[in-house]
Amino acid sequence: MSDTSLAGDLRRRIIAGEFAPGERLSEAALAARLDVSRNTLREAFRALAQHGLVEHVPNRGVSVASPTTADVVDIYRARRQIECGVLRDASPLHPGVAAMRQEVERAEAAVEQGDWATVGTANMAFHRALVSLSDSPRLERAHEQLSAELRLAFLAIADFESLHRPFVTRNRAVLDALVDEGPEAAAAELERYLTESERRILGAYARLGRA
Amino acid sequence: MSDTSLAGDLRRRIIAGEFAPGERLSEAALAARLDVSRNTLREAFRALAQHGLVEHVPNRGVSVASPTTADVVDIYRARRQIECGVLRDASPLHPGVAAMRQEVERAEAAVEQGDWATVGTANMAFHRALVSLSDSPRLERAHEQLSAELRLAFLAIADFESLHRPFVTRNRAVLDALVDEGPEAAAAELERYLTESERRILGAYARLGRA
DNA sequence: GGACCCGCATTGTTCAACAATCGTTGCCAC
DNA sequence: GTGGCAACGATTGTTGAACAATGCGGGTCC
Repeated sequence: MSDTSLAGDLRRRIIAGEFAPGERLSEAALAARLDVSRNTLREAFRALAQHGLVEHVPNRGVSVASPTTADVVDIYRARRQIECGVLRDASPLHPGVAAMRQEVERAEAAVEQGDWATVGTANMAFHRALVSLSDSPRLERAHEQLSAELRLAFLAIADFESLHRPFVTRNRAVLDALVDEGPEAAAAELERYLTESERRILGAYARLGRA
Repeated sequence: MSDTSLAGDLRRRIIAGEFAPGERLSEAALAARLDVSRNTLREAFRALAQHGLVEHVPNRGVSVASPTTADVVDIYRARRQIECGVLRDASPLHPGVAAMRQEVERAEAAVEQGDWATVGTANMAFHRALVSLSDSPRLERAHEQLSAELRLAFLAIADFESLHRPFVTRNRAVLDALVDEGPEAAAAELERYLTESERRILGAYARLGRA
């Protein structure tokens, strides 16, 4: 997915929460830890910075991105635009619908076992599959970037259960609406989903006393 | 706009057509020409690659991107999704509308003087201003990437007059529709614009016998 | 307490070298 | 002539060390 395996590796580590959002990433220290040269690491940083996963301030190094409330609001505005738009133009017969169903079922199974991390990744995979209905690599790429940033917000909040559990049934509702009632109804359902999800994150941010 | 000034510099050079689309960019040669180190240049390459401006194939270096017909189709699909969606939600009272009008007038003035390069940049600036109506940095960023790639398609075709002249009046029509008839009518007008523009590029590609 | 200055740590950039990989060229057998 | 095969050359990938440039914090002086 990423050019250098190093960038992909770092990306995975960040998304996995190995580095806290906002944490400063020292070139020398990280290069030593990953056993790569500083120059190679800097190349990877440039790639990640364009993804919005790390923030790069000239002469002050890079930190793991830490979305502010303004960022969250913007991410959801963009998500609404992309996901709802895609869904409105989507066909219920698109092969990607099977992938959506698969992720919903994976999430439902994970809920049974209280595995909230898996619930979260399945939820996000559901929306990735949703965007894949557009058959547009560029829309998928844009959405992928939004998801990565959003994941950092989830990490900052850490309460996976309250962030992800309520949305399994909502994802199921979107899927059912698409199959049974058509794209327009599904888009409306999705819009409700996104509004609710955004509200919940902002609420958690407020409780954390966060910018 | 870009982190390192070098990446921005390269970006400007590529967009200005200093390097032909598809041209291979040798690290050693370009580093010498720009009077920077190979390492620094490689960092800039990584940033540009994520923008879609250059293509990076491991062990085979980077080339200036050269959109295929499939790319053009995808770019327009994404543009339609983003631009039309933004316009539908836009208010005619948004300050960005003034910027749109300014660009339309700049394009109209350039048409008078036969300055097709300026017509082209004004047309693209019009659409950037249009997306700015969303007040969403992330949507603007995504759109900016699409524009940069599209510009490479324009460069490959080179016939600026036939690519840009017909669309000045269409941009004007979109603006007028937004102000006089509201967002929905403007979005419909914009959709016609995009369809026509896409058709014209694909036609030119076909005449060039291009992939 | 506030402004100024200096030193320290980190980033930015360069250079030279070597390993890894790709494409090509020339050779040989068939 | 054609098809594979091996060595070569060129380019990219990565490293390590060095030095310049910048930002930050501590200390001093008023």
